[in-house]
Amino acid sequence: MSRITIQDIALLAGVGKATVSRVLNGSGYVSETTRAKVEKVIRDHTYAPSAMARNLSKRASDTIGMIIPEAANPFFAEILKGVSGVVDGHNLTLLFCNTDNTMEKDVKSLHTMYRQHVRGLIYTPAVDYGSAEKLGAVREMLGKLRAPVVVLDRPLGDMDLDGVFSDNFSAAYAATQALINAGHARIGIVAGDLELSIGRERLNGFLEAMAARGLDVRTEDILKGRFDTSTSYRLTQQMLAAKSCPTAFFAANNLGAYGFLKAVFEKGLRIPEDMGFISFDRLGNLNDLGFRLSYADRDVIGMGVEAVRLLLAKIDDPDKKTEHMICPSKLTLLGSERAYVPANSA
Amino acid sequence: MSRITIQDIALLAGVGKATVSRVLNGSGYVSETTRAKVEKVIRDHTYAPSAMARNLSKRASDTIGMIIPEAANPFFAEILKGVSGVVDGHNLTLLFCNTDNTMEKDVKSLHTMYRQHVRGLIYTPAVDYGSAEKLGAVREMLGKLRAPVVVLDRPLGDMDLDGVFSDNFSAAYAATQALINAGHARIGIVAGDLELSIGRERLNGFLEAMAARGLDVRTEDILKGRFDTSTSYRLTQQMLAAKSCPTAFFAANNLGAYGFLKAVFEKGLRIPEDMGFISFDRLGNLNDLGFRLSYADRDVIGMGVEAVRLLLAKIDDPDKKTEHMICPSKLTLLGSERAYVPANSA
DNA sequence: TTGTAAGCGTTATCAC
DNA sequence: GTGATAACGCTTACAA
Repeated sequence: MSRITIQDIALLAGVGKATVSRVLNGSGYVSETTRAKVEKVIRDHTYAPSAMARNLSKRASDTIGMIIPEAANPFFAEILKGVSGVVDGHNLTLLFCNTDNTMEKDVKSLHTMYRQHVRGLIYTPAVDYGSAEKLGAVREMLGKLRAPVVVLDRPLGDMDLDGVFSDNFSAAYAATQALINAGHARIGIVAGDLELSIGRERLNGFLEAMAARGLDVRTEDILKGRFDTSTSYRLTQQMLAAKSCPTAFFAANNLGAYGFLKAVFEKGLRIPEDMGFISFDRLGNLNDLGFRLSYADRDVIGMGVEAVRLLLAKIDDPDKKTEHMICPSKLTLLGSERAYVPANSA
Repeated sequence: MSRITIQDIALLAGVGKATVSRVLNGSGYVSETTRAKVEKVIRDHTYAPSAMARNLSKRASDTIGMIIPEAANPFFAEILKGVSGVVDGHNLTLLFCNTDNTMEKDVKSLHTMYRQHVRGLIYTPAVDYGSAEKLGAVREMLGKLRAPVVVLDRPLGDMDLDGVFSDNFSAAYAATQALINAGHARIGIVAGDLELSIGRERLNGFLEAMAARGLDVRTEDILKGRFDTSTSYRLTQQMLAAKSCPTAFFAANNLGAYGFLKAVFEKGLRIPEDMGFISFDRLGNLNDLGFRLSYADRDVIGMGVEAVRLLLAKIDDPDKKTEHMICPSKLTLLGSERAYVPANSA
């Protein structure tokens, strides 16, 4: 006893399968009486047309692809929530791939999306391809897709694609400025992966904010992390072991900030009494727990939602000109930026 | 210029499409020379067969479905990571649905999975259907699927399905026991949603551990939360406002624990000096930040991995008898369980 | 208003 | 070894 098909429904209802199809799709003419008859049979058997067959026939799938680099990162988990909500609000289906930040899985995922004929793709590249050799492969797959692509969070070379990004530079700039305004003069940064443009943009925002106020940044005060917790932790430990160190830090992302704070707290230092601090992105639960950690953050779920919107609009109208949305970050100062050093007071 | 098909490849290689298909699938005989020829054409054009057509033809998709209730919950984000890794390690594809803990979306997701012909499904029910009317609909959809289903984390009625669960009862029991051993006598619980069996099991573990030591539990010391942060926060605030309250609490899940801690810290109480504490599941970053919060936790990513394993095994051998994996929790005591009250010392 | 029939891009069963 | 050809379950002209 195999799966029930449109043919079965047609037989049961005593009509042709074209008619059933018309009822299913609300297309073409069909009399009220036959429509009712067919609908009853469909309901009685909880029949649902095979997406495989339907898509093949229509030469267009009802699937949206999503490729993200770190499924377990709270940032991407929220993005996923946003994307998923809109996608199935439109009776589309979501194909999910996690690339663990590796180029191989990234390219492989793109192949998967191609095989599956996704109708559109939301894509956060695992790495910054720059002009890397592999960029060719990515460009080719993306081209073959023949489906709209929205790049999310991390830009992809020079391709003319829709995108949703953050104002990394200005958020970092504003955060740094806040630290300076609070009275800090020697400030460090827990930088993220500088191979990624978002990492470089945040570093640049920091550097320029410092330069704008005539403040020097020592090389050793730039902790070159990788957007993860453990690297930042290690680097921070080393930094704290040095004879002297900054009186405040800007952490360029959530995970990196956790590593930094761990090392700081382990050392017995307090924030902000011993160390000023602002992070990029809100440190989820910490601020719920009575910490007063300042941060610059963006509407993450909203970024996901916006990405799908852009995608659906492009699917709707393939000639729509490409858009780049830059989600603004908002600086929230809760006190952790304060300076207690005997410096030029505010 | 449309998408390149097996037909095109056949023409280009000067062979029939059956031959190309054989090369593609490594099935049947095909001479070394033609194989080489065909493979070259395939490579030159980075051809990949259409999953839609292939699945339709084989009457079996290469898609695994996954339905989870809270995409943004770190617990499920990790599960997803585990599942996703194994799934695409097997060249399968992952169809993702988030149900936001609502029954409607849950049932709707099941329909989606059916339409998409998923080869197998990993399913965390949004609600405890119990004997609810809707259980019929779920049972029916699951039956129609004709694909193996692995239930994850939350059991589903009496259906004979593979499952991966946690030892909720004994983890709660052990955690409570630890609190008692540390010298606490009046202990409360931040319970989760008692409509969910995992919520009830954890509460029961707590209650029995108390009973086993002859300790009473006052009704008002059972905070009936909903596994979320805000409800627990509110309930804890109310509780702390009362004339007297427990000297220690067991929090039945991660989100609920955050709400509890927030209220406790806001009140200016310290852990463990003023309040003993153990949670179910590790409070991610907190313990990385110098907190010493005791917890009972499980290998979450491992649960996801195990679920796919079970699923693939069943897909491989549909007659395999159903298995229920119970992932053991490990109790880790870091000091937050200690009692400072002038009670019967350990 | 409805049914017939020709695809959609594969796989699989045949003959050759 | 290989190539026609009939499915697979649907949609969509085109007839009727």
